Amino acid sequence: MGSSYAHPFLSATIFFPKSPNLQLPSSSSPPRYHSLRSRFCFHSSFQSPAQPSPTLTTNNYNHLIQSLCKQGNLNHALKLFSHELNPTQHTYESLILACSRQNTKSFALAIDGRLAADGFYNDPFLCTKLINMYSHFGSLESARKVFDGTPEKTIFVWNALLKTLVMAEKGDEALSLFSEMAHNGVPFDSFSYSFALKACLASSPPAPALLGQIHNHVIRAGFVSRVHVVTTLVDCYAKIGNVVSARTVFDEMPHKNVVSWSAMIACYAKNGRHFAALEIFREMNMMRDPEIIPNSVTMISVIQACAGLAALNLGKVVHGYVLRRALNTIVSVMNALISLYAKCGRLDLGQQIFDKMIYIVPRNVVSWNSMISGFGIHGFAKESIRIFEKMIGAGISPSPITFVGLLGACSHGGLIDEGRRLFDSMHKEHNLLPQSEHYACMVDLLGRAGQLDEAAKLIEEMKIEPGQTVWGSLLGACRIHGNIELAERACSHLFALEPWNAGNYILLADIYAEAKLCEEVRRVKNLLEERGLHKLQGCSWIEVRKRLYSFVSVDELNPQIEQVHALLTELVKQAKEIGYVPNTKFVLCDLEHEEKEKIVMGHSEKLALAFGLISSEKIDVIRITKNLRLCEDCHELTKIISKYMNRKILVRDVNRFHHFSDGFCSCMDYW
DNA sequence: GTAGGGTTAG
Repeated sequence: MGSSYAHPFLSATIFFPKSPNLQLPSSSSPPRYHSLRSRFCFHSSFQSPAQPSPTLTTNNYNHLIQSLCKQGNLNHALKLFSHELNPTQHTYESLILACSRQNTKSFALAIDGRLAADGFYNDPFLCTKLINMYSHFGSLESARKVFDGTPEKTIFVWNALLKTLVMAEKGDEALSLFSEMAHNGVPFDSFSYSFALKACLASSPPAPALLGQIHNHVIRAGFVSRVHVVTTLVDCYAKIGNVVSARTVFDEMPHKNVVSWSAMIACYAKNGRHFAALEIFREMNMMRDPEIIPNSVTMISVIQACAGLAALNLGKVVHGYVLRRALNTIVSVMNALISLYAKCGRLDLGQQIFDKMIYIVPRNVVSWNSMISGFGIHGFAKESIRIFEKMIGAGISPSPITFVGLLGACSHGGLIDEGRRLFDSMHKEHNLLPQSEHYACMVDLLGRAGQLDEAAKLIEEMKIEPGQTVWGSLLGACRIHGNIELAERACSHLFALEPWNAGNYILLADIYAEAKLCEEVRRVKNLLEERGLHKLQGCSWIEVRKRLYSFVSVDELNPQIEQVHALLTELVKQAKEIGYVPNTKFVLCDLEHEEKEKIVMGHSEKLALAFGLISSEKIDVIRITKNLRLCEDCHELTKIISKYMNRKILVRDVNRFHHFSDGFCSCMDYW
C-alpha cells in the first residue's frame, strides 16, 4: 500500500479496480433503501472526501473501508462510508468492530442509524455485533433497542443481550430475559446457560437457590460435559461461598482443563481455604498431563494462598517457579507477588519487585495499590502517602481501591487529619465518589481515635446506604472505647444485614463483659446459640524451617507442646516479676480469676510465640500469623518478651502487622 | 459469530 496510508482518499480510486471483493450484494442479502434519508450523515467535522464522485452509481469503497478499519483508521473509513451506496455485511461488521476497539460511541450511533435505515436489522448477524458493541460501551438501552428491532432473533441475538445484562450487573433483568427465552421456546445453548448462571450472582439479592435450579437445568439439558459451562458452575458456587458444591461439581467433571483447575484453586484461595488451594494445586501437577500446565492465572491464586498463610518460604519457592516459567512478564503476577511479600512481613522484597519490574513489564494502578496497602498494613502510613504522591506524579489515576489502602494506612498509623484530607480529595481532586468501603475506613479512622460521635455523624450524613463494613467498623471502635450505646445501635443494623456473622455477637458480648454486664453477656450468647452460630476459634501459626506449625488454644497434638507450656509458664513468671499483670477483662464473666488467667495463658498466639522461641535461632525474626485480632494481653506479653529475650517478633493479625522489638510495638498500642 | 479461571481492599 505504501504511501496510500497517508492519503486514503486519493488512493481510493487507485485501489478500487484492484480490489478482489467488489461483488454487489447477493440476492439473499437484506433489502437496501437508497433514499436520501438513508444516506449517512455524520458529525459536521466529517467533510466529504477530497474527490468524491457524486455521479458514480457503482460506487464501491467496501474493500477499502474494511482495510482502513483493520488499520484503525476509523475516521477515514467513515468518510468513505458516507459515500458508499451499497455497504456489505462485511463492511458493517468491520466498522462496528473498529468502533468497539476505539471506544467511539458517537460513531457507533451513526453507523447504527444508517444500518437501521438500510434495512440491515433483518440481518441477525449484524444485530448481534451491534448488541455486543453497545454492551462494550455499557449502553444498555441502545442494546435493548437493537434487540427489539431484530425481527429474526437467533440464539446469538438472545445470548448477546443476556451477556450485555450480565456484564452490566443487571442480574434480575438477565434472569427475566432467560425466563422469556424459555417461555418463547428458544432452545438454550451452552452459552445461554453460562450467562444465566452468572446472572444469579448479579441479581439482588444474589440468588443461590436459583443457581441450584439452573444447575439442574444444565444437567437435564446434558451440558454437564461441557467444560465451559461446568467451569462457570464451579466459579459461581465459589463466589457464593459454597465450596462444597464447587468441589462436587469439579470432581464430577468428565474433562478438566487448566481453566477448571484454576477455578477450583481460586475457589479455595478466595474462601480462605489456603491449605486446600495448595493441596489441589499439588494434585493438578501430579496429573503430569502435558495439556494441564499452570499459567499466570493459576499462579496468582497459588500466590494468594501463600499470602493468606503468610508462608514466606513457600512463597519464595512459588516465586522461583514464576521466574522459571517466565511468568514475571505478566503484570498481575508481579502485583500478586508484591502483595505476597508485604503480607509475609517482607516489605523490602515487595519493594524490590516493585522497583525492578519496570525493566520487564510496565506497572499498573494495581502495582501501586499493592505497595500502598503493603505499607498500610505495616502501619507505615507516611510511606503509603509518599508512594501515593509518587503515583500521582507518574500520571497514574488512583482507583477506589487506592483510597481503601490509603485510608486504612492512615487509620493504622493514626494520621487522622491526613485521612480526612485524603477522603475529601477523592471527589474534589480525583473525581471518585466515596463508596461504603471508604466510609467504613473513615469510621474506623475516627472511631479508633476515640472520635465516636463524629464517626456516627459521618454515617448519618452518608448519601448511600451504609453497608455492613461501615457498621462493623463502628462496632470495632465501640469495643476499643467501651461505648455500649453506639455498639447496640451498630448491632441492630449488623444483626439484620449479616445475621450469620458470629463475630458481631462476640464483639458485643466482649463489650458487655468489659462493663461487667453479665446478664447481657448471657443474652447475646443465647442469641448466638439459638442461631446455631459458633465463635471462630483462634488459631496462630508459625513457619519454621519451611514447615508451618499451627496452634489453637487447647492443643495436645503438637509433639513439643509440653516444652511449649513449660517455657510459657517460666516466661510469664519472669514477666510478672517485672510488673506484667495478665489482662482478663474480655474473658466472659462467671469465672474465678485463676480460671480467667488460665484461658488467657492458653491463647494460640502465646503458644506459637513460645514455640518460635524454642525452635528458632537467636538472630531469626519470629514471624507469627493469627486468624483473629491480636488479644491485648498477648500484645502486652509479647512486648515484654521482645525486651526480656532480646528478640524481634513480627505478628500479623487479621488487620495488620505488629513489629515487636525492645519492649515496644510498631502499632504504638493503637490497633 | 458468543463463552470459563486471575492481581490491589474489606
